[in-house]
Amino acid sequence: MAYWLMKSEPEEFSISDLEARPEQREPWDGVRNYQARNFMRDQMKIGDKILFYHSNCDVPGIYGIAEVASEAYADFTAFDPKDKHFDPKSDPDNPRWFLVDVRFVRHTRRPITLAEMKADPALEDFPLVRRGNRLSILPVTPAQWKLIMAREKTPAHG
DNA sequence: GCCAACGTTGGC
DNA sequence: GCCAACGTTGGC
Repeated sequence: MAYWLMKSEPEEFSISDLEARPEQREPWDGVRNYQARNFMRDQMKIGDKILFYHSNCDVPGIYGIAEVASEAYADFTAFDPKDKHFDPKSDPDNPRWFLVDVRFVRHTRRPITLAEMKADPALEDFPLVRRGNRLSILPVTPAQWKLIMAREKTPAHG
């Protein structure tokens, strides 16, 4: 089983929104970056665990845990001219963009903030904390997963 | 194939 | 709101 981090702007779609969905499950649509697409299409397996990261908000950080709930399939929002993620270069016979469904697992006990992850020397190789990183889906090593999960059990302060 | 222009991401 | 970093586009 592999581990991932997936970013979402909470005003668009938060961990609480995922929790509130029917069957607590949602297609992770709108990814328009090849590297992120390739992770979903080529590497994600049902049951893989996901750190649900809130970006572009007051306190960026990890707010929940989710899991991969489907194999990859074509991102249907690319086919709909009215959708904000419409891409005329993707067509149903030869889709350019793919997605997986994700399922809610739980909220974290507290947010694991970007600031505290940046301050942790053990996480210095975690791509999330590296400057200029914009990738919305990142692989997480088992060691990194463990460190972050351990962090959740200690009080926030740094 | 190069690279400048442009749009987007996302922390601050 | 600002702006650095980065990916994509398109002219040549």
